[in-house]
Amino acid sequence: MSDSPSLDPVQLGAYFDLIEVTSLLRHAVEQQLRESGDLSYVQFQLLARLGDSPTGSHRMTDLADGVVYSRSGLTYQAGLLEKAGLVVRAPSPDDERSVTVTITDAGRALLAKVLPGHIEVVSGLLFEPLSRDDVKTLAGLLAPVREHMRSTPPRSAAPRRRKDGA
Amino acid sequence: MSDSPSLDPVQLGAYFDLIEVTSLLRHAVEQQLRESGDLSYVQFQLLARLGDSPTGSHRMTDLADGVVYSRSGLTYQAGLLEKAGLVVRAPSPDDERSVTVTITDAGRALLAKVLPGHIEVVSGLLFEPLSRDDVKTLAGLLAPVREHMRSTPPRSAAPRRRKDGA
DNA sequence: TATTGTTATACTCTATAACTATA
DNA sequence: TATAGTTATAGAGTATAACAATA
Repeated sequence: MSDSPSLDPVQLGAYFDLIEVTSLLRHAVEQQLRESGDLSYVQFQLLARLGDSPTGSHRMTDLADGVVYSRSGLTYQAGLLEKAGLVVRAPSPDDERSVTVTITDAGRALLAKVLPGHIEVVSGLLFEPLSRDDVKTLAGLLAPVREHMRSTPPRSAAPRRRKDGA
Repeated sequence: MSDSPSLDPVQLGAYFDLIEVTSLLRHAVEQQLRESGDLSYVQFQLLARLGDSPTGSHRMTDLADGVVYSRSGLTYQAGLLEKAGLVVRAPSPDDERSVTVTITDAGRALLAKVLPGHIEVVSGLLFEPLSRDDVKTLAGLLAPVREHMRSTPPRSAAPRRRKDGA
């Protein structure tokens, strides 16, 4: 019973706007990705992540780390991407338990095809009303929040109520 | 007419952080809502919206407006909420075509039960690393973006490219 | 034993189209 | 004809648990 938690109006407004903005943005982006490349947002994220890598590869576990999913969900998505010829899976050389996912040329090509429209949507929807300084400020605010969330263990979703004792 | 669209590093960082932050936040919030009230986020949003209304009611169409969904999706969710006794549906008095959704006492009770934990998660995850001024700044940045998105027609998701017709 | 990944399965959610009824 | 909502249905996505293989 420490703090009767509540949000002041400013916090509430920021929270609601954050949810609405990203919800609308995500919706628009998903539509664009689906139309221009038949990709879901998650699939795009996975491809983009692989494309960013110098080797074009990542282990399954590393991929999962960024996209929050369950392992089975990642396996499902990786399976779809592989079936579409956009990635290849192979056992990792150093650790036989691991699977290394690698983006194919077709994957890179699709990424390149989809990216301009993606950027266009983000640019036109998210950044249009923001000045360069605004964006800098926004980035400066979000970065520490991201760090905080990353370092906060997921079970803290229900911090005061542990189920397994404690 | 392509303006060879691209995002500068600052924009890219802001965009990625925005996606990651809200993704993590949403995940945490959904978990809390599910555990404490067996509600999905959408259902919570609908309940909260009804709870905020002075009458405790909204027409289906008005509800849909805020939650972006297809009408059938809203019907589905409203059906679930009604089956759980959290809302009631009745034909609107003034327009026989419309349906008025009203939150029940049980709905309000559930809302009250779930809200503290919800706020706790948002507070601890999103606002913890932000000062009061930071939040004010964030709200000030997001509000115009929200307005811009609201006023931008959805089909603009792919503005320059009609179909896939290159 | 712990970790990595897959499979099977069940469930939730969303979208499309056809349909009813009111305006 | 246009609007409000429902239904049927199909598909995508996600999570859990059991499983196999390697460390």
